[in-house]
Amino acid sequence: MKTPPAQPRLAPRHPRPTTAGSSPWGNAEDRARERELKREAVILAAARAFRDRGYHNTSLDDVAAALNVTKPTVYSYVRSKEELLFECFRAGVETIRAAFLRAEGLDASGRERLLAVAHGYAVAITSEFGSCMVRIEDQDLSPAMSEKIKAMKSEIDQSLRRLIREGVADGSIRSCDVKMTAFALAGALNWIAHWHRADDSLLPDEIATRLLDVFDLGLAPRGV
Amino acid sequence: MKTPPAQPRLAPRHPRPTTAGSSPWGNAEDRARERELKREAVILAAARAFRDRGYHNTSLDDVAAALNVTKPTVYSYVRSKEELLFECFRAGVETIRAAFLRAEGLDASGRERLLAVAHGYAVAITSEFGSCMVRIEDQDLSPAMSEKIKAMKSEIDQSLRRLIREGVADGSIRSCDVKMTAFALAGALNWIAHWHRADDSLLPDEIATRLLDVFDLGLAPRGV
DNA sequence: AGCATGCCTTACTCGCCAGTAAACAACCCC
DNA sequence: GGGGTTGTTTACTGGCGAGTAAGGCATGCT
Repeated sequence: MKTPPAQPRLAPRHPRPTTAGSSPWGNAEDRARERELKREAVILAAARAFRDRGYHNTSLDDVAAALNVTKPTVYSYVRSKEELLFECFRAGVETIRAAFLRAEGLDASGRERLLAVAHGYAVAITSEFGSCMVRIEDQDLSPAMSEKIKAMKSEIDQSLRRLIREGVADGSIRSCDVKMTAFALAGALNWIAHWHRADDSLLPDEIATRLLDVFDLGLAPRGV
Repeated sequence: MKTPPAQPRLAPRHPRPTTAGSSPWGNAEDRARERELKREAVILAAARAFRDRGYHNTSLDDVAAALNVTKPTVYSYVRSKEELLFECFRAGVETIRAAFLRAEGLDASGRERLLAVAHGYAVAITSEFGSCMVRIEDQDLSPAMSEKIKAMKSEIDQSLRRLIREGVADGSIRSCDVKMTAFALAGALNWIAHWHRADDSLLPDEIATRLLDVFDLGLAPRGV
């Protein structure tokens, strides 16, 4: 069975540019933006495929097919399959980093900030990029990429630990083994990627709240 | 670089049988046991390789090389790479099931039994089979195997939930969302496989205790 | 001795898939 | 309407690795 030759494309070949003028740079700009949009679409399609079928069970032909294009087209937006995986990872980390930035600006106790971060973290994991990111094993990447990824993971881990320490310092978190507590929290959060389905009956927000309930009470000082 | 031809084998070709007699069945028996031992060695070597390098990055040539044999030898003990993966999974589940059986016989509150199970679970995850088991994605298996594995995972999940419900019923666990709490606990435990190294400074027992500390307090009724 | 039986080896096949070469089509400006 | 540019296609290559065929070598039985 062959692919029918006239299928809808990723986007119409050269859609009407948004800046209606016919100025030369206008078009160059538009093309650059267009290209960037397509690149993002490729990365998103890859993330979905990696999440659904796993990195190794996904060929770039699959990714291309999901976008109604062919493999060499995909290669015109990314250098390699590995780069594609890395971009998925980066996008996932970005959403989590955003959760940290949001919560760290809060004027609240360490525990409250920690739980706010965890909440955003949980929601991020339910997204395409989040769940794809969690599944990535650094053994699948070249040493160079592997180092980069480990560094990013470590950054998140350290931020979690810092928040816990701050909570202990301000008395909003009882004294505990900081490292192990961070691992427990990260594990509970990351694991969401392994059971959550897009058609889950609970909204990401509700999931986060109920999941974090144990931690809320488990971290609070006694008698609070 | 070629493998030197005269390397030590998985075991000496035909080591002195344990039952010293020369009776005909004695030898047949010994051979069967020998074969079983070798099969287990193959599975263990595979588990280590899968854990260290990942399923897809491990060829059966690698597994064979780790045992100083060649690939067809491996194939004389297992039918396929998939079967090998499945056996690793089964071995992992077995150790966890054992933890359940041990704890369910205990004469203690629901919370205490839950934490005893979780403790055994955590220790199991630090073993070769445990960590290998956690990393297995069912997308890597044929539909038939995938179903079996999902069933076993589900059995563990249901047992956890049952223990939590029993704890709530006997008052040793505060009321909570049972499903989400089970997921949080399982996540924290399974995630151990992603950060634990064999040369960790903490013993598995200590890891379990410190990791479960949050859950201990987070599950207890208020004011206890 | 000589046949049978397991076990393990060397030496393949065959399919899949990452990555590439080269042609082809649309658009743009002159 | 030709020449450059950009985006996409068809049609390949090359390697890796799962799985197999067939032979060899030790042991053990008669």
